[in-house]
Amino acid sequence: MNSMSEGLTKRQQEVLAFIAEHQQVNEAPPSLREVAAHFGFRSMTAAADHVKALRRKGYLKHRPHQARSLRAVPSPSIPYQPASRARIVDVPIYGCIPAGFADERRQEDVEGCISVDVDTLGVKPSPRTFALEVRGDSMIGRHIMEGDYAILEHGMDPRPGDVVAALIDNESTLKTFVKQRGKPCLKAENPKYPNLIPAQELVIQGVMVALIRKVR
Amino acid sequence: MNSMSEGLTKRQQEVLAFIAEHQQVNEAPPSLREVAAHFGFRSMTAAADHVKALRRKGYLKHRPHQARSLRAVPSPSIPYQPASRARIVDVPIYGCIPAGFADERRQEDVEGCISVDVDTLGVKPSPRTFALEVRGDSMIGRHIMEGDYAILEHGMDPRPGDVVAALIDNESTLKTFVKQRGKPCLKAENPKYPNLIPAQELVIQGVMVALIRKVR
DNA sequence: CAATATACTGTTCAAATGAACAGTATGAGT
DNA sequence: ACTCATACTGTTCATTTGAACAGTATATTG
Repeated sequence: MNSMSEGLTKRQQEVLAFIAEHQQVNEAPPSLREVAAHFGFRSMTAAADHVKALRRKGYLKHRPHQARSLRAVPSPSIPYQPASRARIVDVPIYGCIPAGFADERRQEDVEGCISVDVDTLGVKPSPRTFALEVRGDSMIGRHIMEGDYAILEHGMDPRPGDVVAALIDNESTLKTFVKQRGKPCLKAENPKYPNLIPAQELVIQGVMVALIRKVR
Repeated sequence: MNSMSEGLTKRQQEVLAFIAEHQQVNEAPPSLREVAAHFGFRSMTAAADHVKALRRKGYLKHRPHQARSLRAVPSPSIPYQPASRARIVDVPIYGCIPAGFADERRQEDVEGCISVDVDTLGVKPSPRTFALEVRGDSMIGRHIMEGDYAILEHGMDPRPGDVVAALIDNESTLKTFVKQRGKPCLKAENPKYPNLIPAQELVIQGVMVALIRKVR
């Protein structure tokens, strides 16, 4: 009977996309008349019918008799859909991370927050995730620029080639983790900084899992 | 005169908190009657008056004559402010964007979604925002690597130096937008690709506003 | 004291809005 | 041929809802 129980027609996709988009752009879902107006329907029943079909198929929810209560149900096929809140973590941006990391994360050091989607970045949400604003060009060889935000995970085991944050001269600095003759070392990715530092002397604060760059 | 121009009375704080909370819990702001009912007001004018005061003081916004359009304005001074409503949008990732961009966004071309926090990236959520997975190393001079996700805004006016996506050989490609003797041109940021293409022959599909890189 | 902001009651109006009813037309499936 | 989902037009109804008007009472301030 329900040959289309899962699939959506092109028109239904359009309507669903408009509703989800409207919700994002206008910060409120559209009324049925607004849906009709957007598509040029001269009857709001047309919009109501589509909404009804989308509800039946599970793509929309609403509260009966309540204005602007349409809600797109989470589904990977809908762009502009508000991501479910569980997936989003607010990652604190530290200017510099003092030695005793996990024990004593002081709010004074937090310079702001970055919200990231853990699915997008492929990280598991954890309180050990943090961000660092990149200073200097010591990692330019890995195409990490000044002003970039590095998302790091504390407590991960670094593998050779990973970018890590280490506390050097009381500043958190990004380096590449390498093994030199079996010994773990840190090196900068810029010929200007040829130093190779034995890692065991340092505290590795986190392994970079993602990078975010704002442009313009 | 306006001795309270910034501060809120206890009652106003309560009302504001209820509205912000209702927005979170019920996924929609309350109507004036719901506000009145919650506080036991026998008249909705009481609720309307409070909302009016909160609007005047800049803590609330609304769209006149629109149902459930109350919005708490982000403000650090509000003790309540649950999760400060970071605005996350799912941006579609296009493998390649065919010529008629805005007209025909086909779902078939969407390869997935990236969730970004618009506040973090400093972009406004718009249906014209999209993401592109970077292919090749033609923009390595700008430290954009293969596999990076470029977040682009369609319809922006590119300024010289901006990274833009253009449709070349039926593929969306990133280039730097420059002006050569007054003429807009596109150039790759890699000595291997010395081409300089006059921009007027091409469709510029978007201006890069942010970059996301997954590591590991 | 007068003016003003707060904090309400009680009522009314009109616009915004969801929902329903009665149709028309098309195409797919049985 | 018959049913059913889709995709609409056109209309009407009832509710929801924002907004306004007319009051009352208290506290604050110049």
